[in-house]
Amino acid sequence: MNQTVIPKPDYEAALREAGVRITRPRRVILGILSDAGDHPDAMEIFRRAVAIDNSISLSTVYRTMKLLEGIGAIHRHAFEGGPSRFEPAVGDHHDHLIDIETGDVIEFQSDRIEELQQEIARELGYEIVHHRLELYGRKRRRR
Amino acid sequence: MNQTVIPKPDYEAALREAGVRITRPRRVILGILSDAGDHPDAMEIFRRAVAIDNSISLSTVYRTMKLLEGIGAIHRHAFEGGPSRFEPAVGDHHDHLIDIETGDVIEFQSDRIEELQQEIARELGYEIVHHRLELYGRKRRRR
DNA sequence: CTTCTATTTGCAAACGATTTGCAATTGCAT
DNA sequence: ATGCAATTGCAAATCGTTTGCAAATAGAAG
Ligand SMILES: [Mn+2]
Ligand SMILES: [Mn+2]
Ligand SMILES: [Zn+2]
Ligand SMILES: [Zn+2]
Repeated sequence: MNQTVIPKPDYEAALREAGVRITRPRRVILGILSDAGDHPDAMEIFRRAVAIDNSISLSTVYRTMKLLEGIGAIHRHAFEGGPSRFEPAVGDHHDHLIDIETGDVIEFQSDRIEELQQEIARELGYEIVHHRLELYGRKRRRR
Repeated sequence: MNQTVIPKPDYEAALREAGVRITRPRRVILGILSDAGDHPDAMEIFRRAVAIDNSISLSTVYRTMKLLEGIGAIHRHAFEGGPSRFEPAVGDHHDHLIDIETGDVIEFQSDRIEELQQEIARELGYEIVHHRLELYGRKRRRR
């Protein structure tokens, strides 16, 4: 018992909140996002969606991602090279380490780095609106 | 006297080193890069190049940027939204703060952050090949 | 200085990711 | 059930960037 609760965002409520209709394509896409453990790109979300309802179009995936991003329900990451990748905006802020060999994305968080960023911005006379910290690396050869 | 020396990279030597021909378009583009104090994108470099030699093409700008990037003579930055922006790979490593109102790019450097990144990657079993730290912010309202 | 050829160029067309116009469909307030 | 604005699928457009190709040229050799 006592599993760690993986929080699932209530997208439908968020959409209703935003005064936006809950359609079949949206329901499908939201479902996919809710239980995506990874950081899929639009094409991958489209593939997963088609597997559920083959009438969904790629345009709708893109439109829905933009909509969700707009209401802050998901984050868009433009990692080096590839297309945008998405993830539910649930849980605490974190940054990413991308395995340049496999494309795997590993999440991490450093309060210390976040503080230092604030400090730097303040010294430069700026307030941070958002930031992007991405580490690109490869697995260390087993010692 | 005793000005801070703004180092100008010897691109021509680097090119010769790479066994590549030094052509008129390349000379023009290299000149522009050498004394660019900013982080121009390909189109901007193209504009500056055309002002010097109107026969230069945008393709050549792109090809030259790729070439220079390949030999490590310049860095390419894919800041949020816009096209790639470039800068000579001279001087020490630094990261960027982008003014989301003006697009201005401010450089900064934090040994502490760099160390913490190493530490994080090591803990995750990775070695960093490169990284990207971008702060997006706006000028703090004058106090 | 000329000759020779591989490299580089400009141009136009192709590219991949994403966005958009439009007519047809659909959610949902009445 | 009705009516209409919101949403959709589709195809075409867009943006930044890359590429094929025939013409131009750098620079090594003589
Ligand atoms: Mn993440
Ligand atoms: Mn810089
Ligand atoms: Zn962060
Ligand atoms: Zn750095």
